[in-house]
Amino acid sequence: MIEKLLMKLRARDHVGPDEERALRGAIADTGIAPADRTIIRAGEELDHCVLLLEGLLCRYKDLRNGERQIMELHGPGDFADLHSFTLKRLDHNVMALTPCRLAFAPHERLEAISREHPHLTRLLWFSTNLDAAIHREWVLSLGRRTASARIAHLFCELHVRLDMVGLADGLEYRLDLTQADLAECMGLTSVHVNRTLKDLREQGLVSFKGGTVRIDDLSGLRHVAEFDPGYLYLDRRPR
Amino acid sequence: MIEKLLMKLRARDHVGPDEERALRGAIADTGIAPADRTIIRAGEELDHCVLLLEGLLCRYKDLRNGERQIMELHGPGDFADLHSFTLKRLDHNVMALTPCRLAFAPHERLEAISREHPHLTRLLWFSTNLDAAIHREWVLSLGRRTASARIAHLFCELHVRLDMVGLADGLEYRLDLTQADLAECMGLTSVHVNRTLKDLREQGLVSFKGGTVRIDDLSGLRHVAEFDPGYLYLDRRPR
DNA sequence: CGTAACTTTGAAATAGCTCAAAAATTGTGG
DNA sequence: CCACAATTTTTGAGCTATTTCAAAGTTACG
Repeated sequence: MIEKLLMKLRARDHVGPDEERALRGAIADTGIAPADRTIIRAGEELDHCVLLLEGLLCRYKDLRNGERQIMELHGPGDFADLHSFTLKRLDHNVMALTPCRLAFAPHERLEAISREHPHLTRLLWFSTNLDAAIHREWVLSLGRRTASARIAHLFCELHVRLDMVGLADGLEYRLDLTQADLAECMGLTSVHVNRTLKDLREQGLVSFKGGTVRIDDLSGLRHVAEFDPGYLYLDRRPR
Repeated sequence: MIEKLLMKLRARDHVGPDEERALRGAIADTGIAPADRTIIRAGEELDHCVLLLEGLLCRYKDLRNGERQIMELHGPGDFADLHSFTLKRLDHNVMALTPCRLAFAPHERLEAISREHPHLTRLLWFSTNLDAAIHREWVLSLGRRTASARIAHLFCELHVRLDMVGLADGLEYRLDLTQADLAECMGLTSVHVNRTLKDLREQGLVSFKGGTVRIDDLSGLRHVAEFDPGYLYLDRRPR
């Protein structure tokens, strides 16, 4: 069940059998969420974390006028809100973008881990720091990259993140988003996303059609995006 | 020396005398940095964390064309890179914006804390999650807020963050930045920052002059910014 | 197989950018 | 404490990336 989570952790550090057991033991329950369901609302008191097993989910905030900004996308093996363990409530909402399978880890069990497994605790801490690194890269995208670089960068990021849990087929991967969702990720209009996708396609870099991304020129795409995977901390190193 | 750090932690949770002692013991050394010095470069191997004692410092990344995006501002009592404890290298640079006094906490001492003080560890973990929450709010600003709302929001954020360590004098605080620095925070041009500041001033909301921010209409400013301090997790609650 | 959701395109509007130069402020050496 | 050099702020004028509004295609699916 937590296989994809383990794949992600093990891409970064060693996870011992006792630690694996502790992690499995942290899951109390599982559940599902239909597409478009907001599963966690900003501000509500939380006593468990949500691990995504299957599907696509996002963190977002809305503005008064109804405009929405997505701050991160999550795929299988990601915690939707591991940070709620220390924060106890979120500053943002979490929504299923596709039908999702979820697992729940009560905070009390994570607290037991934090008492008994310092190394595993640091690894979980690392995971939340990785989310922050992704946020920073998005800050750079939204602040300084052009529309095409932003979208190119997002496609590069997701390619790496999905590939590491076996969800990319070479240069192609499933990404069940609408162009409007993409717009909400990248601080753009869906109209402009549409035109920008056309650009990227005509330049022979990527195409996004029917919910799948096909990268036609990986190094070209990475170049326009100025994509450097360093911020995803993929090299395994002792921590 | 770590008084301001303690103020910040205690605004969120109880810190016991043993924990305070452990924290003081984590500091091995202190140092200074002149204005405009990059003190940590992306990618370099790190074996200690930097706590800011005095001054102003930022996290930033550059693009190929030389454009820069600042991702967070830090004041006294903030760790510049507590996340380097789990990440071991940073995905961004850290630069002193004014002359700074710094304290250094070797990772090995933090690791000892993570073995011996689970509650304090969770509190440090919390601090890095708070940085992520600030990143998310910036993602929202850069993605969806107008120039004036962005700048208004930044001034609101800094007002709260500086006030909690006694660095605000009512509605006024020192902020030793140029308009160009502000532009690099908010994904704008310094020219546009200049015009936007004029707007905000003429609307009677804030003025920024000679490195000090004076808020003339706090609720008005918060309204245009859609500022809700929830993301700063200021309410003290057991964790 | 009809209807809702999504994508695509066009045309006009605008927020924010660029380039350029003047005015104000700040810091520094003498 | 002055003078001048450097930095920062301010303003103008034209430009462009992205938005807005609107409508026509296309796709998916109940």
